[in-house]
Amino acid sequence: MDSDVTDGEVTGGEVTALSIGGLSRRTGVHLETVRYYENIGIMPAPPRSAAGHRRYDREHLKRLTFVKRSRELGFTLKEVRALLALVDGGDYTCGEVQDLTLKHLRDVRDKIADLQRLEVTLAEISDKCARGTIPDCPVIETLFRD
Amino acid sequence: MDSDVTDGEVTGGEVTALSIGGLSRRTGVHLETVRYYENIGIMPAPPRSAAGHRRYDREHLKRLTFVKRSRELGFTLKEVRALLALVDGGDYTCGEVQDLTLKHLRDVRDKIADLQRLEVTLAEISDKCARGTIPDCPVIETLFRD
DNA sequence: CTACAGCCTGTAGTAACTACGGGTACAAGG
DNA sequence: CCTTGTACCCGTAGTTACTACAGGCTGTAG
Repeated sequence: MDSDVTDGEVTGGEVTALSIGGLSRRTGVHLETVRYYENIGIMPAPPRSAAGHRRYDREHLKRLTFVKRSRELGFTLKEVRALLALVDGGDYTCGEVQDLTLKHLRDVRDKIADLQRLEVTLAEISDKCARGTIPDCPVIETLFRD
Repeated sequence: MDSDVTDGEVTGGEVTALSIGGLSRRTGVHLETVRYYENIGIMPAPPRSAAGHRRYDREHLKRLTFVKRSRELGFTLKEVRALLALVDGGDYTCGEVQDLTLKHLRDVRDKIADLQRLEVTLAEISDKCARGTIPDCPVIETLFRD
């Protein structure tokens, strides 16, 4: 049980090689998504076992975790690519990274503002509704009015 | 000028027939989108002119306006379809419509909450940044940490 | 008569995956 | 030794809601 070979783990929780399934389970990223990331160049093509199965190491694990966190923070794959390019280049500055983060923060705030306007409108038209059984509905009226 | 034939308008701003371009301009819905709505059954197939051009009337205009407003309020096309089905059936009750609206309102509120959590996290990690030119970046650290 | 706009159809591209179909590989149980 | 089951392989299609061509016809104004 502490040498889960199918996962590619070897000793004491220390990971030396991971199958795609093992990587998927450790990161919580769908197996198909890992392959997808490889196809579009977000993840590098890992070495293969004799049978052609993908073998991942700690670096892959770190990178995929990075991608997953970034996605959870709402960065698009394009933005993630930009962040990775900075990291891969190795000569990124903190300022460059913060620029991307702040731009994304502005996008998020804009979206929140949009949704809040929507929320108000939806609440308003819904409030007009007397919830009768008659087919006369203020919501529909609002949507249909010229 | 007050009989814009290419738009299919006839007299005094009163619309009797609209080309797809005229409908598009009046509603602000992209011409291709109008055709798309026809393909997927959101808009009915209108009659055609001798040359095969689509001819729309006031009912089409009203329906497309309805669809556009609903979309602007963030209803998905599936939800718009449900609203239209109620209207088309003719026997909808105000309660049914309000149910859809309130469900959508809940979705919007959930999304706002999600984005606000994101906003806080992004602001926090960005604030940690000293904006130096050194390649050591707290944002990247956060994204990479185990 | 010749531009040029407007319309026609159908298909492909966008974002970011997810799901599926059909096939191979390998370990454990009988 | 064989079977069963799981994990993996690849490539393609489906999802949402459009948008953007490509290639061709029509219709009108100058």
